[in-house]
Amino acid sequence: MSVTARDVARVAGVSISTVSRALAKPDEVAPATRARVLDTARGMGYLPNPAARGLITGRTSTIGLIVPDLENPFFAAVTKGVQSRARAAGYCVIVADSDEDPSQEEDLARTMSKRVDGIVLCSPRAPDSVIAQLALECRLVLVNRACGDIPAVAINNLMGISQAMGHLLALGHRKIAYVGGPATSWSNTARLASLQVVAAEHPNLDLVDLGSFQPYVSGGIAAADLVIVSEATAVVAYNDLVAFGLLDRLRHRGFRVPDDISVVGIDNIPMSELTFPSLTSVGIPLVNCGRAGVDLLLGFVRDPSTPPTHHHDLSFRLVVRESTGPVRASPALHATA
Amino acid sequence: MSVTARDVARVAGVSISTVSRALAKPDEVAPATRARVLDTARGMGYLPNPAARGLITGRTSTIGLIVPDLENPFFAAVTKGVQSRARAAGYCVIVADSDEDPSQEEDLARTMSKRVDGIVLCSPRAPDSVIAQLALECRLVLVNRACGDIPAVAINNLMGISQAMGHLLALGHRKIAYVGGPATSWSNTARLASLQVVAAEHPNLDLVDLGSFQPYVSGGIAAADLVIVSEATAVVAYNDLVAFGLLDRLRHRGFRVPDDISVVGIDNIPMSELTFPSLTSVGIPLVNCGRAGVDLLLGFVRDPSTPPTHHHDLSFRLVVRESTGPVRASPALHATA
DNA sequence: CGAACTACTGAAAAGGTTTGCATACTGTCG
DNA sequence: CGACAGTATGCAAACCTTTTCAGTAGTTCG
Repeated sequence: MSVTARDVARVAGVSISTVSRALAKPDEVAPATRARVLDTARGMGYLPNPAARGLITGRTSTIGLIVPDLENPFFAAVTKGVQSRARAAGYCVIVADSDEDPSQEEDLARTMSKRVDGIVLCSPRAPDSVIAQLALECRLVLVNRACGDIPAVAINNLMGISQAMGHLLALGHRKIAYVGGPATSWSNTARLASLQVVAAEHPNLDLVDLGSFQPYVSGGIAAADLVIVSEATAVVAYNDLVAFGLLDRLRHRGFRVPDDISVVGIDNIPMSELTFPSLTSVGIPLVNCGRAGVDLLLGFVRDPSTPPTHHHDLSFRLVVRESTGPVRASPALHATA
Repeated sequence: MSVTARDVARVAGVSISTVSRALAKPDEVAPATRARVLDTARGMGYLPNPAARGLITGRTSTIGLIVPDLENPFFAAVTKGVQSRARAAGYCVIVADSDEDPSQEEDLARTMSKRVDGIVLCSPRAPDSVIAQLALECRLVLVNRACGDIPAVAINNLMGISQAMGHLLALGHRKIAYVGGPATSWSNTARLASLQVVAAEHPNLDLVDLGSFQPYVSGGIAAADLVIVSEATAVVAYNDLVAFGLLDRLRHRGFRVPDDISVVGIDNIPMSELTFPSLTSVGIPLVNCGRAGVDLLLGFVRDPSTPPTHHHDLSFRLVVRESTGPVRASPALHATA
């Protein structure tokens, strides 16, 4: 069926060990022999059997990635970063989608734990206790979540949020609403906390927390009417998708953005450039987050003595587009209702 | 380190073989023994080593998926479908992103071929000869591409295109442009061919092929000015992203959609509901395509005697939104330039 | 009561690679 | 010229599971 090291050894006239060494330890074998073995192997299309290798070395050259939703552009970007960096390092990536279900994260991690050298867990929804337990069972790196001493690529939400709030304050906004994401989401907690930090620094700023919504367009649509009632002149959304929902519903309710209400998203996904009006958003280097996660994990895999590192990726940038503008002299119109 | 079958056997007071059988062949072991082994295994947190199992069975319980671009919503949807179906069947998924580079597809397939039981190759850009060669080396299923006798989930482009063209014809459009995707793309070829079939059936319809563009928003932006010059009253884009680019550039050039030009996309990605104007698009059941691909592959893996099947997923639907409207009595205005 | 079955269980081989250890050989230095 | 250092290669064990084959004990039937 498949060509094995034994076949190559026979053809090249050497032992199996020499074949193995010729491929893995170039300097432990005579140059002439090495060349002959390599040629033979290439000629026969020999590829080492990863299962056999993994059985003895205990390494799989594969890493796992668990994300809540592959169709969410946020996670698609992280996945892309993870995938490209892993490939460059000679690793395959087993991807799993938890469908935003915390209990699935645990199952998925256990299922893949034996097939991978480590797992990148992105934005897990599960409680700290579960994550901590998982970290005992397998090599784990977190992205967009902090939990005890587990190595993590953390997004410094405060920095991005500060920029966004500074922008809105400069435009004269004093009553600003926040449309939150899932209550169990670490980034939602972090973002809300960041907003409150900023609010505490500006006594005349009124921050209105509108509660938790689905992190999808539908969540924004659901929240839009609350925004209107709150009489806030600007709204920060949990992410761009939610902001899109807000834009859509506000338009259908007859409110103009940014004339009546300014809208700010977070993530700066590619699509935010193309809505009407285009969306002001806080950009996060998502692909880099994925890359950083892999780097952290592989450093850990290669040298288990490496102390757990926390990596904070700081390169935010607020991208101002059409959805934010100066506050109106008079309060927002109640165009309808 | 890790708990093996030997450990479980020792604790449960049975042989390794019995442990193996208790887990895999429930009826070949006495109920009492079975219960004892299972309890012990669970208690000790035993999980069979996939490498050792794979080494002897030759199966990995893992499938591969290769897509051109994970960040493209089209492929994100397919990936989601593949992932969920595979998981339900007890398989892991190794995902790889070829970055739209045909030569990488080949490398990726070879790299993962030994680690998976089969590969789902989605919208490959590589030439038929390469695909055919790959199919000889590993179990292969195609999605959104046809190539010889290789099992494939094919999208019947003609059906969707016909619906879209029927819609435009009904609105009075007689000069319709097509903004194509990559020349090497099978679906681009299929879509263009479908358009020509429809055009052949309507002698008074003037089809203008504007050539190949990047399958991204940037491609649409690049093509928009050609659309204007062509004096077509409607344009069909290779996919929704390209259509978004068209909407954006047309607006900036001062053209109104659909008053001056109607725009139709293909794929009906979630975002097409949220652009302004929202996009009329031909929907493809992408998640189902992914699922169907896995079904095809697993049927094949489980029973290699299964004759290669071609699966055509037909459930298209044209979703009409705001970007298409009746043709103007007078030719499109030349708002600028 | 013995023989033939059945139903379970255990021993052992196989699967393909890596790697520690032993061996054979080449060349060098005393 | 002999011994030794060093290098290149082969042998064999180990990794952990599955699966075939054989064996044991218990049961049933003649």
